[in-house]
Amino acid sequence: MARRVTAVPGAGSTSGDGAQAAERPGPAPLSQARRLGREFFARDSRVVAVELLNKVLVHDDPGAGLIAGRIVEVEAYLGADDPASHSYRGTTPRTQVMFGPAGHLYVYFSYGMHWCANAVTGDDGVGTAVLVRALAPLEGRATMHERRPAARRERDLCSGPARLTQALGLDGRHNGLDLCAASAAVWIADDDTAPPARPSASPRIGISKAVEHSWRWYVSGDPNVS
DNA sequence: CCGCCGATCTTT
DNA sequence: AAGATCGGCGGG
Repeated sequence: MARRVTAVPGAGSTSGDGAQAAERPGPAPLSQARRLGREFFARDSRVVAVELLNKVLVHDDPGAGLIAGRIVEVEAYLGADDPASHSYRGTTPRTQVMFGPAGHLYVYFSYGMHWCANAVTGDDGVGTAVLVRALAPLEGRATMHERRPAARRERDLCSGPARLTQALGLDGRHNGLDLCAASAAVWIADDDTAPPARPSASPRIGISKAVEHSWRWYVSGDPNVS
């Protein structure tokens, strides 16, 4: 049977499973995980994408508490040379954040009803980012289920770019947020879980241009991959 | 499990 | 007119 990781003090109405593991290998508790710094993001989006696998996306949601999931699927987007990227045609009101400094959150409105979240990467002014496409739920499952009544199984909570923003409570208010600022309510944490040694790759999902590039990566076998 | 399609609105 | 999507529905 699957063992849950419930480790965060403070907020909340987590369901009590009284078991307390004395010693076990595996990820450090979320309370000890380190917020990724600017230098992590300020590299080629394809490198950052792969290294984001198995990191933890966290939202310290006012009112709802900590909600978090392990990143299991990502896509890299480039700039002027990537026709599938929002930044392909240069700076616009929508893509302004993408062209800003690395380590900020680019949240865009999709298909008239969904929000999707990216981490801005690379050098300032280049317009590259990594789309987070799926998470393995780690913390705040009860809140995730409340926010996503359509998800009947746990693997439907965060298995898609717009599903995970719903589950974590991310939307346009978070566009431009600095993931690296110590005071920011959203961050990406390293809990000492390494990226997969051999991540799977494929073309990006839902695009019709630049389909020749395999710039989607995921943790093979993870049930939360979209 | 898979494919189809409508929702809904921003951007081109 | 298309889009970095999702969920409901029908069929296998």
